[in-house]
Amino acid sequence: MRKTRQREAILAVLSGERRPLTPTEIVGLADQAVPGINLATVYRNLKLLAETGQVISVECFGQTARYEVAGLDHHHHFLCEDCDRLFDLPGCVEDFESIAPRGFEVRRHHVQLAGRCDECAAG
Amino acid sequence: MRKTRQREAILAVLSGERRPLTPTEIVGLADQAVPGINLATVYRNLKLLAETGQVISVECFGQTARYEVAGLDHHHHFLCEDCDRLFDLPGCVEDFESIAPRGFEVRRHHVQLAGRCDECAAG
DNA sequence: TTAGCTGCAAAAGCTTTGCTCTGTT
DNA sequence: AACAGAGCAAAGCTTTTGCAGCTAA
Repeated sequence: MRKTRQREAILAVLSGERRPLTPTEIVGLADQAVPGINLATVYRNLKLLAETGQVISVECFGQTARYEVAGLDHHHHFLCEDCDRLFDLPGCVEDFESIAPRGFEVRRHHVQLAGRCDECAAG
Repeated sequence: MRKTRQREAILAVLSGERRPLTPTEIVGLADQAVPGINLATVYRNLKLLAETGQVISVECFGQTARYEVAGLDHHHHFLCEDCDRLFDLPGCVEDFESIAPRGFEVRRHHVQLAGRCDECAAG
């Protein structure tokens, strides 16, 4: 895996922002560092970086997948329905297994809150 | 809103199955009652039925939206990673608001468990 | 009769892929 | 010099839309 300006820019953008970003958001932000960076390049890199464990793909309810840097503690997300930004939430509620029927094997859980972020609520 | 064979079939399929279905699953099942039913018709009807509150759109993490009949109690879903079916879960864990940062307005929450359903786990 | 609805086909939006050229190593 | 990777354009999918004919009311 080579070190390219495009890949560096993508990682820099993901590290710089504190929230999961869509490929389109990423290409817009990375374009400042690497003018003309291509959306296909971003998709290919995100896939590769996800496979090598450097970024995490964040699936959203009813929305395009977003990506964030790997290595964060277990956490969930908050979608602002006004500005459409996705935020990290610090903790986790537990005891999800308890609501699964007998015989079901729970391997993973996804939680997403939605509403208005502090900025939009204040505005 | 007229009563058409196609619309009846879609509602019948949704009532008959006990889990949220994708438009493609629906067109496959409804085709038995209305041969040749078109996918666009299914999409249009689902949209209309959702707007009039007769069906509920179920957003899934990283998957196509599915639909289920309206009027069910508040509940969440379980995705089987083996057979790719989505199941209803009876209850709900509460206290999601507690993990949102100060200033964030929580309006909705989504929970989805994933793993193996009882049939796949037994098989 | 007539306005809503269906089917078909084309369009639209997001993601992936083929190909050629570039640039890292 | 090799070959991973970038850019571009085309292809694939899912979902939406335009249109002409059909059909419930």
